[in-house]
Parts: sequence; structure tokens; C-alpha cells
Amino acid sequence: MSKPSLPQGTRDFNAITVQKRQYIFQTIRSVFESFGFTPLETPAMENLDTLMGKYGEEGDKLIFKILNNGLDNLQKKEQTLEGFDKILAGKSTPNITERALRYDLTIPFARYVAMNHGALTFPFKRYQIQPVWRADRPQKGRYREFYQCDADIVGSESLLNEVDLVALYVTAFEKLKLPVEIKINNRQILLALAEICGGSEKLIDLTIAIDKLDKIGWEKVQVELSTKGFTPAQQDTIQTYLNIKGSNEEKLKKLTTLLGGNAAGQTGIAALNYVLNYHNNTGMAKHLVADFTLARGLNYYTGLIFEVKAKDAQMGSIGGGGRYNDLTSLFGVPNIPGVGISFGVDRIYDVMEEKNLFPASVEQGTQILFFNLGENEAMQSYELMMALRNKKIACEIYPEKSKFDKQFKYAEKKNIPTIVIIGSDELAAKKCTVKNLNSGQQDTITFEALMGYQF
RNA sequence: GAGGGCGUAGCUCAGUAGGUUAGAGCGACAGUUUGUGGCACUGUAGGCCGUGGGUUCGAGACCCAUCGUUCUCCCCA
Repeated sequence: MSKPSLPQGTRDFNAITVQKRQYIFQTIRSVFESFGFTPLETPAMENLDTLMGKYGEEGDKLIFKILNNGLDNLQKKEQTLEGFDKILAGKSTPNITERALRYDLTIPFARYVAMNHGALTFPFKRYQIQPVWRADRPQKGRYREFYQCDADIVGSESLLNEVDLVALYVTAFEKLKLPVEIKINNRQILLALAEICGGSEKLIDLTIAIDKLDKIGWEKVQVELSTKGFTPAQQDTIQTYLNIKGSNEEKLKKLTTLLGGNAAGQTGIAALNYVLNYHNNTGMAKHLVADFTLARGLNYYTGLIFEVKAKDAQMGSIGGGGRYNDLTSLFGVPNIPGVGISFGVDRIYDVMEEKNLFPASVEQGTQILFFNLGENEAMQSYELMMALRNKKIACEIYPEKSKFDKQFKYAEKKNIPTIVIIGSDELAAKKCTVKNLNSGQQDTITFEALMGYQF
């Protein structure tokens, strides 16, 4: 047996880490619920064809596929070999794999809505907090198993939903005390740009190229545009588009001059204006940044799109989302528009850890340790301990009768602030000694007094 | 999918131009009058130097392969 190890890109979480993660989950969950979302859970695995083709070509490659059981059945040997030939040719086949691990929460949600649309009350608002898996190469801030926290609204086209989701982001990150910038753009604006630069079929090439502006700079983007067949004149237009700077208002003004003549451009700009103006009134606009280079990879977005970045942190986006106008039609149920956002808990954790943003209170464990100084003494301690537990005070008793030294050190290691000592003297006097390990102060008090003691 | 860095004790790392029995700090455990911890002191345990080949009289050091890990690109949360 070799040394035990973990699959690439996965992690164990120790006590403190879990407590900190729970703090993030609980914060986000409480915000979801206060905004009127109700929970949903879906299976870890989906049918492969539910997922394939929904995340683009790159996405398909990153889906973890589950090998079918029974491939060793010799009676099906021909079928299996045929299947492997297809796999070698880069295609998947139900002969080899027909299930896959969840890649995100949005598509399983769309599948759920498509299956249950008759029973749901629209607009339907659900939140979902579950792990997803991607066969990505792990690196900083990138894992193969990670959690997403999604909130989606389907069955409503109103921009008030987008407004509300922005408010949800702002509320959640304010509660976490994590300063963020919410980038906002509209696919319609990108579409408009594509239309005036060669046609809507160029949309994907265009967005992929301009999405890289931050990383590789304009000159390399220009090279990429050339290879994709954009004319010099079109490239100039794109450069003008990318050079739009200033406050959100100024940017939108400049953008209107450039794209206002295009129908998609008009609706795109109007939607952006609507959300920004709305949040001028709520005071949340200061967190919003109109960013026309924001594209987002997922093909199914059609309207406003969001991406959240932590301020002053070397980390990719910690959240994202947008409007998709017809996701359930992929599953045969048309005309259910939706909009949703996602929180990336693992990255939020990494940033908060780096910036030391977890409150000390999340690490609180046992509050009181009862010393074990003998069978009868322990029995008395146990009775008192159970009474305190009923008062919601976290207590434990040292399971073995051992030296003071050892029990003290146990309390220190576990960061337990208070100890209660019942030895033969105390037992005889029906009293106990309470000691605060931080101050070193100790009192000998009656059992009744212990029940009302301020720890 | 492409390319770099790194694998030595539980953890963080030393290990000099290849040379005898592999080192430190922290941690763990035990002890320094078994009813008062944190400090200090003493001691103990713990490593086929990631794995497999090769070069050499001799490899933890060099070469090749492999696995793991980490980072960048791609893409994404």
C-alpha cells in the first residue's frame, strides 16, 4: 500500500477551515432567503447528454464523465470496443459513458425547471449551494471540486430581477466585509458591436478576443482580430469601443454615439442604464462598474451579464451571472426566460483568508472543559455538564483521569477558554472550581451558581 | 491541451564542487514531588531523501523516465 493521497484538485477541510467555510455559506444562504429564494438540491451526477454542448467546446472537455458499470461484460465486448473507438475519435458514447458529474448549477436547474414547469409557481426563485466538478488543471484559485452558490429567477423578463440580484451581491459581500467591484455589461451591446463589425455570427470570435484585452493588451488582441478576418476599419471601431473610459454615465454616453444606431445596441444600453439608475437611488451604484470588455464564456447568456471581482486581490472572478432568455428550450420547454448569479465560495474563502477577514468568533468551539479527576468526580461533572449543554453552552469532559498538566494542555490546544474542576475536595463540599484560562482567575462556587455563571 | 518550478522527519526547510553512521527548528510523546497549564530544562520516537532505471569505486545531490505537487497560458468560480 502506497502513501494515501487525494485526487488532484481536491482537498480535505480541517475543523477551522470548515467553520470558516460555513460562515460564508451561512452568510450567503441567509441573504438568499431574505431575498425570497427557496432552496433546491440536485444530484451530483446528471445524464451526460443533459450537460454536453451547454458550456461550449472547452466546457465539454472539462466535464467529468463517469465510466459505465459492466464494461467488463464479455457478452457486450463488441459494443464496448466500438464505443472505445468513438472515444478515441474524440466523441462520447453511451456505450462507455452515459453519466457525468455536475459541471455547474445552472444547467441542472434548467433541467429541473423543464421537468417540473407544470408544478412550479412563476416567477420561480431558487437558490442552490452544492459542489460542482471540473476536469480543469488545478492552479491558484482553481480546483477540480468546488462549491457554487447560485440564485436564479425564471419566468420573468423584468429588469427588476437584475436590479435585485445586484442588490443581493452587494448585501452578501457587505456582510462578509469583502470589498468588491461588480462588473456589468450586456450581451446585446456585444452583439451590436459584432453586427456593425461584420455580422452577428462573429459574436463569439469577437467576445473571446476582447475578453483578453486586460491580459494581453490591445496589440495582441488586434492580431487575433486580424486572423479572425476583421477588416482594419472594423478593428478601428473595436478599438474605439474598447477605449471608452470614464464614469459609468460617461461610458454609456460614448457608447450610445457608437452603437445607438443599432437595435440591439439600443436595448442593451437601455437595460444597462436602467440598472445603473435604479442603484443610483439605492446607493449601491458605487459598487457597479460598466465594463464593455466583459464577455463571460458561457454561451447561453443573452442579456445583462455580471462578474464580481474582489478589490485589491490577485484572484479571478469570485462570482458571475447573467440573463439567459431561453435556457429550458434546450430541454424542450421554450419561453422561460431567466436570470441568475453565482458565488464562488472557494475563491471567496481564499481571498478572505488572504485578507484576514474572518471574524474570530467563527473559530469558537468548546467553551468549557470539565477536568476528569476520578470516577465519582467525573460522574458529578457529567451531570453538571449535561445541564450546561442544555443551556446551549458547548462543553466536554476529558475522557480519562489524568494529570492536571495533561488536561490543561488539552484545553489550551483546543483553545477552550474555561475549565471546571471537580476533585475530591469539591465533591465533598458540593462545589466546583471554575477557572478562566486567559485571565488565570478562578472561583470555587456551588453547583447552582455554576448554572448561572457568566463564562 | 501547451510550458516552467519543486518533491529530504508529522510541518517548515538545511544538506556546500557527488565521499563514511542524514541534520536543524517547530510539533508529538515521556519526565523534571500525580490539585493548577502557558515558560524553561532533560530525554525519546520519527526518514529505503516521491518511485523506477542509468552514470560512477561511490548518488539525497548528476542524467532519463514516471508519479505527485505548484505556477503560467488556454478557459473559468
